[in-house]
Amino acid sequence: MVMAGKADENLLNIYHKLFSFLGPSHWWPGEGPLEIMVGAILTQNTAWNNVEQAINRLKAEGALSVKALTQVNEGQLAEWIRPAGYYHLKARRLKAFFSFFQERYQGRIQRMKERPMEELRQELLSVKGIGPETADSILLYALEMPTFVVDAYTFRILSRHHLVEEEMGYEVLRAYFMDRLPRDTRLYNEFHALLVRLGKDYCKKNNPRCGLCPLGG
DNA sequence: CACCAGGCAAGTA
DNA sequence: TACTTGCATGGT
Repeated sequence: MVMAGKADENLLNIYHKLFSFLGPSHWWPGEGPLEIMVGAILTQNTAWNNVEQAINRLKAEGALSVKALTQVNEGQLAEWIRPAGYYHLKARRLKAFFSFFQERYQGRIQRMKERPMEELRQELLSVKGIGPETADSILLYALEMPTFVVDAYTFRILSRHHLVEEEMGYEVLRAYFMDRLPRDTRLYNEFHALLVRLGKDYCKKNNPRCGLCPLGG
């Protein structure tokens, strides 16, 4: 359903509470679309600190470029990204993505930006190793397209506060946000960033009570 | 020491 | 279709 009506008051209310409490996020951490795309794959089920170490290694090796990542041997790449964990798997996934990026878009960010978002999203999802969260992270944070990123924190926070039913699938929860909020890249960017920061600091898995959580509860 | 982290795909019944 | 399992390092 494409919605043309008003934004959901409750959802915007939550957004404003979080923003007031935590302040602006300046996300994605890391500079430039290429680094963001690489980070989106490396951070799959992995703490960001580990990803930073891997990215720093790639920078030190002069390998953080489309050309280098397209040409580098998979085994070599695996060694460089070792601190990120699942490094054999992620090396394969990075190679698969950059192979797609090179062949389909000649390694040009701008070519991707010219595509309709949902079509590009489907293309990304067809790449082995790119699932819905990684695809949406690339679309939103690297390409600045208005898609909402759902992650483990989003599920946990919303269900813990009884804002949605449990057992909601990814696409349903994504639509939940996008159908109730204006299609605004900046809003989706900040909202997701705030949810992750809230999750890290106040809504941890081993801490069922949200302590100082600004949403109450 | 045990547990967790900004997923995803392949295998099983 | 609905579960389960493998993948791995580094921080708390």
